[in-house]
Amino acid sequence: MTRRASEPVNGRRRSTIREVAERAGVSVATVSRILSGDYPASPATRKRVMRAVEELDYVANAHARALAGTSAKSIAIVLNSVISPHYAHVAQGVEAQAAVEGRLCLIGTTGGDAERELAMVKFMREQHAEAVILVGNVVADEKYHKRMGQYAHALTAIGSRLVLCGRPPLGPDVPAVVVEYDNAGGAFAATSHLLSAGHERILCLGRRPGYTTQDGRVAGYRKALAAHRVPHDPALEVEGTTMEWHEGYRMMKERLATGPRDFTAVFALNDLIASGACRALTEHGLRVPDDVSMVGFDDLQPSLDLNLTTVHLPHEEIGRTAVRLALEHEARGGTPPHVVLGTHLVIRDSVRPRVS
Amino acid sequence: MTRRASEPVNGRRRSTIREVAERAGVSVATVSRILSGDYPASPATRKRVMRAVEELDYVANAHARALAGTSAKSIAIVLNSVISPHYAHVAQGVEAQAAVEGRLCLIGTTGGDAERELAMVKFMREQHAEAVILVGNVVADEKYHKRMGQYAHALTAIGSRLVLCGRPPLGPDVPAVVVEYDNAGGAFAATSHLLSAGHERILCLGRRPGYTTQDGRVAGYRKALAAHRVPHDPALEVEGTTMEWHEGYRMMKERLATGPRDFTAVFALNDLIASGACRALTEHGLRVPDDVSMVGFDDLQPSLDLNLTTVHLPHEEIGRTAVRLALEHEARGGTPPHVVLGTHLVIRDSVRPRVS
DNA sequence: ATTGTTTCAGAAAGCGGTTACCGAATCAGT
DNA sequence: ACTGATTCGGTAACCGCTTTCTGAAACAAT
Repeated sequence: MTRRASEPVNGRRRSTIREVAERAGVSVATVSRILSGDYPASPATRKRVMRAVEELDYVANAHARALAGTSAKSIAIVLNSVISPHYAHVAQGVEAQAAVEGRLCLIGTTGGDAERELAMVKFMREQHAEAVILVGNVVADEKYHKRMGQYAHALTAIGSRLVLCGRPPLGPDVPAVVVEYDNAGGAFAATSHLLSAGHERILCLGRRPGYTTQDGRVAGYRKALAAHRVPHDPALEVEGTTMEWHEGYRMMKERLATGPRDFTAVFALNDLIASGACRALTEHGLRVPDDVSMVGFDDLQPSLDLNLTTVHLPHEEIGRTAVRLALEHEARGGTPPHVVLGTHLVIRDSVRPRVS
Repeated sequence: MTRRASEPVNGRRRSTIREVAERAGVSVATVSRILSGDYPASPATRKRVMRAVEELDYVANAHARALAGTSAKSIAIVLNSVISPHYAHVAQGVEAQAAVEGRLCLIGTTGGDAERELAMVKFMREQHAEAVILVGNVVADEKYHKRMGQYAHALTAIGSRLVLCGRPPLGPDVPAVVVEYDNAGGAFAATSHLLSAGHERILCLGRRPGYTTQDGRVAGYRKALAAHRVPHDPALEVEGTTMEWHEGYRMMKERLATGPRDFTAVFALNDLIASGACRALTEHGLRVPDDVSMVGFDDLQPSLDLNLTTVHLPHEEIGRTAVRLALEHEARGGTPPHVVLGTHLVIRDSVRPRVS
């Protein structure tokens, strides 16, 4: 039978190991052995092979190599988007740890779409990723849970791992490593900090119900109020649609325009919202922290720019831990670990004692 | 001969197409055809195959598929780090356009190390990436240039493309698509804006000599001074070691402590430096923009947080353009295109007319 | 009933590597 | 000089999939 050329690229075909062998006057086995690792070849042979490789500009075909049995292991990371700083930092952590462990890193984004996330996991599975790390929340329905559960089992069956970062487990019988961080604790600390400064009317800004991350933060907020015996007023919990700057701006703008201005402090569910809210306040002639105290969440760029007291998240450590646990667990087997990383308050200068 | 199992994973082996075929009672050819695309199989056969796939939880081996001839094309992006917002946005653009073109996206980071960059390009070549997109500056020596030039030629030979984003061409005879953006023009606009507001003593903050990106910005700054017939004072050009917030803070702190406070405006070479400088100014009791005017560069988060006038860079468009040009050029051949994308000033509220 | 078309499915040849197995040549030991 | 241990390098069997070529049914047409 006649086969088409390996790939109908417009240029030349890439050279193969057979061509190298021919040019060097040795067998393919010798070339393969010399190229991969330390094989006791005679210096003359080695030189000839290397020269042939050089001249033909030979590069091994990673697919063939993988198929034949030895390929660089890779770990996959699937996230919402790379432009979100939190995800980017997690990705950075994954990359760093993957490099330490001698693994390569595949990355894919979903845009927050559950369907695309499933597709990415399937793809990463085809790519033989040793671990598939899912980062961040998605809005998930029944079918999604079922499919993802299947994937988790399937990955486990072939010795890979599914890792969930910053999201709750899929279920008690779904084998997945889980790396969470303490949203509730962070929110508790943030809110307590405001309460200790004498603030009682604290606006909680930006919750989107159904997102576990934010649910945790709101829960911490409420718990802190309860602990300080401050009545919880649902009217102080403002719901948003996204977690972005403009939404923070919009929410605060609207609140100042229509709602009562009866709050003295703001707990924003992330730094972007905090920053947007700050701008809205400024435009209203209210200064932070002189007139209104503000606490953010995430400890990312906005809190640095605005000198905001905020909740520090171990972004990179989440990624590093995910890789470490996945690889450890792969080696050991057993019940997948579930860790919750700590968060802590970073005090800068956006909170003042309430003047009464 | 006896072969080891495909992979000695601790779990089961992953099932192969042969097992599916056996279970479904058909040949591997039939399974392959049914799974990939529209093959006129009888409904009964199709059903049997699908059931077998389901039951065995079969997932095709991407490597084998690639080796046999049909694989999803992928484009590779190699950058300094994903936590740098500029790079992240470029990566986002690449991803977006790659998705549009039906390509997958491989990503690798270098940490700014030229050696690692070379290694990544080699790796991506092994992975059969259709295009390898290099983003951002590296400090490069002779050898680096030589090697990278070879890679460019090698990639071209097999119908792939090397793409350089935000960095100058490697040389006149090195085939690489180049997507730059107008650093000098942006800096010219930014500086002119300050000059028009009456500022003449403009601090230029954060240059690292040898980095082409920043050289371009400094050139624009000087050109604007010349155009306005304002004498250029080298003492106003402050050199830094990194392009980060802390360095901006440090530089301004130092300047205020030791240098003459004879400037009325600052042109920061990026937003992070601008933000750090703002903080230092604030700590010195100087307000932006009331006491000192400030212009940044990049139009990223810090300028949003601080309401900074800044130079907008088409971050995502750089990425999209890179992919588009690489693919177009691949189809057409010929001399690789070299485009320079425009930048423009975004006027917010960090510049005030000089009070004299 | 026989022949000409379709339709559907199988056999087998690769894709480009790796590596188990084996043979030839080189070296040392007596 | 002859044998046994090394050293080097070749032969060929896979890895798991795609696809060409080919053939057997199934159907329509004469």
